[in-house]
Amino acid sequence: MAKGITRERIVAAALELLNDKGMDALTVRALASRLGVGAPALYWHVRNKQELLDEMSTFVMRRVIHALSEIDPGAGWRDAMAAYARVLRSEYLKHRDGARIFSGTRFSEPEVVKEKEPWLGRLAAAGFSLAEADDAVDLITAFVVGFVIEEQERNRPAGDDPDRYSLAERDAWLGEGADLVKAAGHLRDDGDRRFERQLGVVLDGLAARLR
Amino acid sequence: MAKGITRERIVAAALELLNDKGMDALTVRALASRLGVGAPALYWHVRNKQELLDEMSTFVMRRVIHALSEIDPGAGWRDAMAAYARVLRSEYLKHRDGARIFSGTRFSEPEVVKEKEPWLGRLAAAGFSLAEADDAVDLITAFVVGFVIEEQERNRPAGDDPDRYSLAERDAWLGEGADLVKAAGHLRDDGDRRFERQLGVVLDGLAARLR
DNA sequence: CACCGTGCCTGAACTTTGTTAAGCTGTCAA
DNA sequence: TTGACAGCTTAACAAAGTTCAGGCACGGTG
Repeated sequence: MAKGITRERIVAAALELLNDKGMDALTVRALASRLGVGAPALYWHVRNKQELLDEMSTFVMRRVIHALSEIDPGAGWRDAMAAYARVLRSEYLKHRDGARIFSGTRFSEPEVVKEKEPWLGRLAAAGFSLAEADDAVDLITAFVVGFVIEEQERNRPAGDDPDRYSLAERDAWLGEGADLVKAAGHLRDDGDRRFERQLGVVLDGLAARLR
Repeated sequence: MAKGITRERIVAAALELLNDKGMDALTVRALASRLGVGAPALYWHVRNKQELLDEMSTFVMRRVIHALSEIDPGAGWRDAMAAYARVLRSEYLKHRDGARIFSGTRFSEPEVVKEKEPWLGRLAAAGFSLAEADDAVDLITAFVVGFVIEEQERNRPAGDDPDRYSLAERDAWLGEGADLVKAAGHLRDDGDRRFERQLGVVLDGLAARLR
């Protein structure tokens, strides 16, 4: 492993390690060893582990912001909000437990918070009141966070989880009754489609505010 | 502290400790000391700390289930779903970082999963397809989880967070431009009202599926 | 009554983790 | 050459989860 540690390389390696081994294995020593240095070396570049975690969050959210900047400025409010939701989900999905770990990141720089401006503008231009627009952005965010947390929880390499078994096994596990729950289990399709459908519902709800 | 530790008393004390001092302070030794015993004593009742955390999750979700059972069985789908959302939020709010910690709990008992049945039934009776009903429950859940995570994150006793300052300070911190962001900040009201409004949007979106 | 097993807890100790202190090594400027 | 600083090392500590052997009290059994 090439020497010459930087803050950026540390963060990148930490995100790799998180994906490889999970949150519990993201230890200072393991991270240092992956970078070919001793554990205390990291403390030259980072104050403590919490700052490292914050830096990781910031990195992820910066990518979100960047991806958002590439969305067509001329898009209508509905397409724009859908694009925002997809970007957020896709960036969370890139990291193990990404939604749980990186959601609710507090931003320390004004420029990041200001990114909200064009979105509010778009919604206002479409006829939403400012309060409604603010609600809309928060609502989409909340939906994505909640959706992906559930999604990533479900895809975990878990132990005795009935969801991971076959449908027949799940039905047996459920026992008598609960016919609708069983049938719903059989109907359940992949995450992308479920996401799009539920996102559509939320957007419809927002659209209803326009009249 | 009266002796005679039980699994239930341990879980109760753990939830108290979580609220008092936060997740980081929820240590095996601190918990044991609060119960008037030595740390290893807990290992007689609980396999390890992870099992303790799981037990706490289960306890919280059991309370949710119980509160749900008291919802009027004759309620229409919209009132019923709203009640579900409010119960879930209210139970999460009872515990510090409740949404982040207790969301996505995996249930090991079929009876708990079967609780979904009457909800699917209500939605189906109202005219939703089974797939739509399943989506609806998941969507409401995701929304509440995401909303409360944000809500509890924001109410944290934090350090240099601009949201906690006055609006004037926040405006100054934001600097030039971002007029809509500033104005939205001034419009922002309390969590209960924001929750009800955004919940209404989601329910409207679901209602749109009925025609 | 003595015995003994079993349930529940203590005391000491081990391991892993975050973190700090002190010191080595190179590079570059004066 | 000398010194200062950046960037790392090794050694070490405290706190955390966890284990293990033992002890104390209780109940039932002979």
